[in-house]
Amino acid sequence: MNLTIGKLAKSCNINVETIRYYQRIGLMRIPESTQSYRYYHQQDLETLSFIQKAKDAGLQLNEIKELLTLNLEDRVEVRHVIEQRLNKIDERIQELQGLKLRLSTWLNECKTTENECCPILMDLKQQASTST
Amino acid sequence: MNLTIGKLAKSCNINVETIRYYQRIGLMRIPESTQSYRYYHQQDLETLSFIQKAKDAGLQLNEIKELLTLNLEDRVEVRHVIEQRLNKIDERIQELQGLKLRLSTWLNECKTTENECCPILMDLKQQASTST
DNA sequence: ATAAAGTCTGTACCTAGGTACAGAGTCAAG
DNA sequence: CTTGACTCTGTACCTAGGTACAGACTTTAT
Repeated sequence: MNLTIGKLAKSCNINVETIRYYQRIGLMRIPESTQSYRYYHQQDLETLSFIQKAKDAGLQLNEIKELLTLNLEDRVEVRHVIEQRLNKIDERIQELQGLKLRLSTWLNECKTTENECCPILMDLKQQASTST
Repeated sequence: MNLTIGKLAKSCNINVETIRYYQRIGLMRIPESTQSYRYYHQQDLETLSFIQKAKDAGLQLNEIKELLTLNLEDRVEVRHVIEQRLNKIDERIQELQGLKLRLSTWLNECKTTENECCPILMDLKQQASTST
């Protein structure tokens, strides 16, 4: 297999510029070449496919970079990367659920109040210190 | 009340540069002045406080900008802004829970398999098309 | 042999929400 | 009246993950 960057991109359904970006950040190798065009092989296709799957699973590029350095026996390290991401995701879900609660409480207040004025804006406009 | 930007910033516990940024994006007015320093009043303090509370509730700056143009009677419009944000938050929570499920399934597989090799990496390295 | 299509290099731009800093001018305290 | 602290303007930089494009060069198809 001998692909130019455009063919590699097409075969993974990805933008050429994205591949170059991955190379810039050290996620993919830049194949050496004696000619002026570079040629990509099975190995590069595998790396790119790895990256796409991992991204799809919600991993970030720096985490994927770490995974790419690990071997099939490094199970603890692999799990560590995944666990870290899982923790971050959990934290974020917690945060978002907090926000959700606040906003939906506001909405309910607004729907049930008998006041003419929007209680949400009232709340936001309320000054903590009303001294001039 | 007559505050320079530094005093305004301090009184809201915010960075001067952040206020300037809010001015740049049209979230806060730039008070006109005949002198070369600008002076801020109660109104500006209220706006800044509004922004901070709304940000705290998870609203984004463009949404806050919209809210700032609304009046206490515009209840439908206010609710609309909040509902939109709530929808976005819900979508994001769904996405994150999907990722969470995928990653924790992987982790469980890895912890329970009898295989020597890391099933996570096996999965990621698996080629869809293995033809050379 | 030539034109079209592709590649390489370098750089700028995008979102969102800021942060930082240089250089010039201004204000206030001692 | 000087000095230090502050302000104003403009611009660059940061994260994360790309996208886009110009200009020079190469390869391929006809």
